[in-house]
Parts: sequence; C-alpha cells; structure tokens
Amino acid sequence: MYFLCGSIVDAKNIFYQLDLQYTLPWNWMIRGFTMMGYFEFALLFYFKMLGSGISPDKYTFPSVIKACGGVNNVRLGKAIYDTIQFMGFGVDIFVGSSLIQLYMGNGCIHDAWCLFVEMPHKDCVLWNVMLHGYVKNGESKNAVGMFLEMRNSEIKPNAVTFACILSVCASEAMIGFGTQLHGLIVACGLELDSPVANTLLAMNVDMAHKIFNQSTRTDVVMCTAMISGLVLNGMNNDALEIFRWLLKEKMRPNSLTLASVLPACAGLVALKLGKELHGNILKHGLDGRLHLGSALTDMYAKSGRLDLVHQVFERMFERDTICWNSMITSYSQNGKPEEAIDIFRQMGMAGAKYDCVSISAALSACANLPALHYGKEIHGFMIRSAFRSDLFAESALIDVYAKCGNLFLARSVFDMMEEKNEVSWNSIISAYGSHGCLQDSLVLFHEMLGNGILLDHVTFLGILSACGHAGQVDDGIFYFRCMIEEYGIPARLEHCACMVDLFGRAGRLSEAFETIKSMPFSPDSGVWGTLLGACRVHGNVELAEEASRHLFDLEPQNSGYYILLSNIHADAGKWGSVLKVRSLMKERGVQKVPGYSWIEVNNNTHMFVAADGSHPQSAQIYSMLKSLLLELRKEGYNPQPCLPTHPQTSGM
DNA sequence: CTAGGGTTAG
Repeated sequence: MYFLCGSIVDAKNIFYQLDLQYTLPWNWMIRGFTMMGYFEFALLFYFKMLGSGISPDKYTFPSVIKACGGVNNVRLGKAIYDTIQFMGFGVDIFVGSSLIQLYMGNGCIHDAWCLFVEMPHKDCVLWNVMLHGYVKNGESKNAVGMFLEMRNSEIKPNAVTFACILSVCASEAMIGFGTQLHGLIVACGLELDSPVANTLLAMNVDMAHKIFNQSTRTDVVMCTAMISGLVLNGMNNDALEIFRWLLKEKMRPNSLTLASVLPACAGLVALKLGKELHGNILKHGLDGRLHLGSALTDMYAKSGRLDLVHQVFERMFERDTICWNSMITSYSQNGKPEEAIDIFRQMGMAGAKYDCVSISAALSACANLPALHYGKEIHGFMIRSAFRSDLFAESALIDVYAKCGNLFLARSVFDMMEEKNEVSWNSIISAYGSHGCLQDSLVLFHEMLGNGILLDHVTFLGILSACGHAGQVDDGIFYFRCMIEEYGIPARLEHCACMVDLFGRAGRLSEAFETIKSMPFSPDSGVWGTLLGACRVHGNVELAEEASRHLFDLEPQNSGYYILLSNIHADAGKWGSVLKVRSLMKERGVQKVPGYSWIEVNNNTHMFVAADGSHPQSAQIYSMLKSLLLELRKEGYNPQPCLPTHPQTSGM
C-alpha cells in the first residue's frame, strides 16, 4: 500500500519491479488509484491488465466498479457486471454493494433495488448502502421504510445505519423521530461510535465536542468530520487543534482531511500552515484534484497571494464549476474585479457550467468596478436561465445597481424577490444609505424588524454609513449604541471605521480621532485613510500629520497617502512641508500611480487618465468641461483646481 | 476487497 505512504511515482516504480504475471500487484495498483481518487488511472490499469492477458479475480472487481462510480459511468459498470457473471464468479456482497453504490450514485434507484432483492445473502453493509442511496437521492420516505424493514429482519443496525437515518431526520426536520432514534442508539450502546457522532455534529457543536472527547474509537473519518463541522461553524482554531492532535496521534490525513483543514487555514489567514499542507499535497501528487485545488486557491486568495492562486489553477488536471468559481472570487476579493469578470468569461468559453455561485461572484465583481453594462448582461443571463430566484445572486444584483448609481433598478430587484433573507434586506438598506437616503434606509430597517428578520452586524454597517452620507451625526451615535446595547451585537473594526467617517465628514475631527484612540482594535489603513481624507476637506494639518505617520507605517509604498498629505500642506500654504513629503517619497522610491476614471456610454467603456488627450473626442470633452465649470461659477461654486485645459493645446 | 468524512458566493 505505497499509495498511503508515498507518492504515485514511488508506487508505480515499485509496481514495475514486481512480477506482473500475477493478479495481486494489479489489484493493488487499481485499488490504490481508486482510493486516491484517480479513477481514470484505475480503469486504465484494469484494461491494461486485461490486455496483458492477466485475468481478474473477485478482489479486483469492487475497486474497478468503484472507479466507474468515480467517473459516473454506469454503462461500464454494467458491462463489468456482465463480465463477472460470464466468468462465473457470482455476485458476492462486496461486488453487490459496490454495484448498488454505483447505481445509487447515478440515480438508477430501480436497478439498485432489483439487485438488492436478488442478493441471496444480505449483510448490514448491503442494507446500509441501500439506505444511504435513498438518502442521497432525496427519497426520505423510502429510506425510513428501508430502516423499518431492516428492524424487522434479523440484521442488526450498526453505527453507520444510524448515521444515515439520522441525517434524514436532520434534513426533514423530523425531530420527534430523531429523538426516538437517539434513545434507540443509546440503548444499542452506540453513542460513542464515529459515524453517529458525525451526524450529531451537524445538529450541535457542543454535543459533538463532548462525544469526540469521550470517544474511544476516533479514526481519520471522525476527525475529518469533526474538522469540517467546526469550520462550518466558524470555529477555525478548534479545527486546527483537532488536526494537530490527529498528527500527534500518528493518524494519516488523506485528501478528504486536507480539503477540510484548508478552509480553516484560509479563514485564519494561516499562510504558513497552508503552504506546509500544499507541500504535502504536492508530495502525494494530489494537487491537481478538484477539491484540493479549489481549497488551495481559496486559501491563497484569502492570504492575498494571487501569484500562488494562479500557479495552483494552472496545474489542475481538470476544472469544474467550483474551481472556476473560486478563481473568480479570488480575483474579485483581491481588488481585481476586471480580471474576475474576464475569468467568468473564460469559464463560459471553456465549457464549464455556471451556477448560482458563479453568478453572484461575477456580480460582486461588477459592483466593485462598478460595471453596469456587465452587470446588466449577467442579469439578462439570470432571467433567461434558472438563476433568478437565488438569494445570493439577487442580493449581489441589488449591490451592482446601487453601486452603479441606479437606485430605482436596485429597488425593483428587491421588490420582485420571491423570498428575502437578512442579506437581501442588508443590501437594499446599504443601497439607500450610500445614496444619502437615510430616511428610506430607516424605513426599511423598521420594516425588516417588523418582518421578524434577524438583524446582524452588516445591517448596522448599512445604517451607520447611511447616517454618515446624510450627515446625521446624532443618529449615527444613537444607532451605534443601539446596536451594542439593545441588540448585543459587538462593534467590529468596520463599525468604528463608519463612526470615524461619520465624524470626519461632519468636520468633528477631534471626535473622529477620539474614536480611533478608544477602539479596541488596531486601526487599519482604511481607518487612518478616512481620517486623512477628512483632514483634507476640513483643512486640519496637525491631525493629517498624525494620520499620515500611521499610514506611511502601514502602507509605505502607497503613493496616494503621500500625495494627499502634500496637498493638505499645499492648501495651508506650507510649501516647505510639501517639499519634505516629496523628498520622503523619492527617498523611499514610491512611484506615483496615475488615477484612472471611466464611464460607460452606449455599452462602450471610455477610460481617462489625468490630463489625458488620447480620446478621439478629447477636444469636445474638454470644451464641454470648460463650459460646465463656467456654469458652476455662475452659480457661485468655485472649485479648487484651475480650469482644465486641453492637454494638446497647452503642451502638457 | 464493500458502508460513514471534503472544495466555491453576499
């Protein structure tokens, strides 16, 4: 079993040193490939074996049939079934349960049932495979019927039986039946067994912990279930603790275990451990597999390492919907919305199937650009396909329309939703908030309360930003307190950042600074940047110096902050300080990145840099700007920068 | 040699 200890290359080398006249090494190879999830290779070796004139034995078939299941090839499975009968092997319980699994995994419930009935000897595993098959196909009634029938037979249910039937109770909310079963499980003395614990985990984390700690028989499967359950509940540290314990106990994590731990690393931004795991995955030749590839991509994305994201993606053997989705998300979450949309396109061209996740990920990229044209295109696609009533996608759509400045469309998406959850409400509240419509935000907030929707920290983020955009400082203070005291939602860094913005916009800079000093988090560049921006608007040089000190510390290469500080000094007429900032930039080798802006007109995107004369209609644009500014002056508005001049005529 | 555990989104 070199597959479990070393790499595929090692296994192959050893294989070719063995005597290939015998069936045994072939069986090992086929079983090894199947266990590692390399179903195609398992089948390839099966046919190589037949081609070499080696006849398979009864130990060969279960692995081969499982490999057929891995590539969803029922027809091949049936052909092998014919071969087995033709060779006169008869169908034992091992072949039988593998076949039933294959049928059930591909929705051939009737075939599975026929085979089950025909089996002369039925053991507990065979019953369990049938039971699990019904559960997987959503046939809860038949599953329960199967269970009751099993109770009437002489076969005793075991832990796996209960695990299957309990999962039906959890999904169908059959709480009464569930408690009844629980009593039965305890009566059978099975409570501490691993598969039961898995299912209990889905119901209650505390209970799972208790069972896990008391359990005498913990194996890799149970640890994996425990880890994934903890990650699902956001308890990443506990998940990593179990993983470290598993290694200490000399248990061997497999690809399923690794796929469960990686999201915990992603959540904690534990890049070092993540890289170690990646090294392990590479050593075992597992990095091209779908589950691990997607998890690795996400882990590197959350650590901000797009270079490694790209590397992992390039090395993948196959690409399914999920791994494309995590690519879109990776770029979108790392401030590269254009690339994210591009990947969304590539995904379609590569023939991958879009799902709700792809749609909502692409839409959130559109919202961040913001790109109304792409957003509308995807909206059209949603209407044509069946993605219209997906909560995630619709909330992202509200966000797109709001960020693209179209509140009306955002509201109509919200109004037409068949079903709304807290995210949908949060999206529309933030939409009004970012447009300065505090009253509408508050009306929706109370409507949300009235509808019994659960408020969360995002709801208050929307309300606080609404107060800020509307300049209602007192309301902001009120809702900030209300969140903590009345709803028991602890303030996060983002809420404090909203408060800094709220005070800053209103010119109450000392209170903004007070907020930063008193908050229980270490302020990030966003918070200091907000304060610096407010200092520019309200002309506070002293605080600007303070904020800049922190910003130059946090992001020494970000030219924007240096420029902003130097402009603040310039506004105050302190030309000596302006020169100091400029020389600091030079000293640190900070490059000034030109700012771009763009606008969509008739489905064409036009992009501009400062003092840009490259647009074909540049002359008209500048003359229009000039006349607009003259209009503004007539109305009494006197903007700071001097009148723009056409760069070609001014010789810049 | 057969059953139970895995990845992505606001």
